[in-house]
Amino acid sequence: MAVSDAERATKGFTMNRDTRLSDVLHVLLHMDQTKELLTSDVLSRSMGTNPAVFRRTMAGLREAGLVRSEKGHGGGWQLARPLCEITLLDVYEALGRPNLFAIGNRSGNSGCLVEKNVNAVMVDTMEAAAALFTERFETITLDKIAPREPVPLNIHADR
Amino acid sequence: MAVSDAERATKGFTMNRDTRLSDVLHVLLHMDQTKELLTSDVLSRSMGTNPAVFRRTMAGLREAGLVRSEKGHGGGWQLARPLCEITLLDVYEALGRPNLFAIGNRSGNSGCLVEKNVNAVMVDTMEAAAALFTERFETITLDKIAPREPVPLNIHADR
DNA sequence: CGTTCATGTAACATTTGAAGATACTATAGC
DNA sequence: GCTATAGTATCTTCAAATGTTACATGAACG
Repeated sequence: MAVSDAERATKGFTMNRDTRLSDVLHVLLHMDQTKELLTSDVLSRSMGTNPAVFRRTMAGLREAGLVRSEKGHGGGWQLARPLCEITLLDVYEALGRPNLFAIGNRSGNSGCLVEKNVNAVMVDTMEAAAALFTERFETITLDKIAPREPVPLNIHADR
Repeated sequence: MAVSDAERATKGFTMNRDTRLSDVLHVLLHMDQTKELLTSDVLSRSMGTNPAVFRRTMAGLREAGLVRSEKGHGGGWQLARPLCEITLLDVYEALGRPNLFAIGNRSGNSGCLVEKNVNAVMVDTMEAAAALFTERFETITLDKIAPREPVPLNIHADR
């Protein structure tokens, strides 16, 4: 459906955000609450998505050695390290360092001096902000955001 | 067209970024280089888009009093203030404070304690980064990124 | 064994919001 | 009145993420 200019002006419009980092953190903290293997089916529902998307998302974490998965009957997922040895940065990188920003420069490369100056300011600012993300992510280990008490796995309704 | 998982893993994929801030800065700096009115047609091509999109984008700047536009024969656009009296923040706000981040939390609100903790970390970090953007944008006036020398308006080819 | 349950992943479909395009109105100068 | 311009509503297109389906592989269990 089209969106009128009037609506554009007033509403913020939800914006499609990449929620993988948030989603994955959620799941990792739940995985910490048991020794047992948890299936993609269960974990994906707790993440509000489906098993295939879940596995796709977690593939990088497996490769990075943050989690283990086992095939076959009785298989599933478990943490490969204690939470205190996993930083947010580890997770972010395991996801392939997804793009942080919704803004940027138009790729067009005219050689125009004005464009160069503008791009430089934008890039500088975005790099500073990216550094801030990295610094924060680096210092936060997952045990710091884990709840003290057991938390039930929230299985979203079937779709 | 579909994108294979293999491609997903390797390529970064250009990412649809909102380039309006960058685009608008570019145009404003060019507008500073003449006293004359410049048409949407010319300016939009220098921005690499079309007149309707240009006007849509600039509407906020007009309302914010950063630029003036005149209708009718001989009409067009001009700056309403000197560059030294326009900050990047003014422009950013005139555009409606477009969303800065490509990442975020899934909106689902389960009341899950794990989710709350994760969301809090993400929100804190994003707020800190947003503050960094605001601080930078606030201190940079457009004259600081204007070139010393005249720069020709780069008119992109017709499409 | 072969059946079942799980992951791994390729290939396809859907969705969504931005960006682009079109068409029209209003207005100002000639 | 004619032409050139902005203003804007509405429709169309596009691209990338996400979701879905299908099937191959592998491990346990009878």
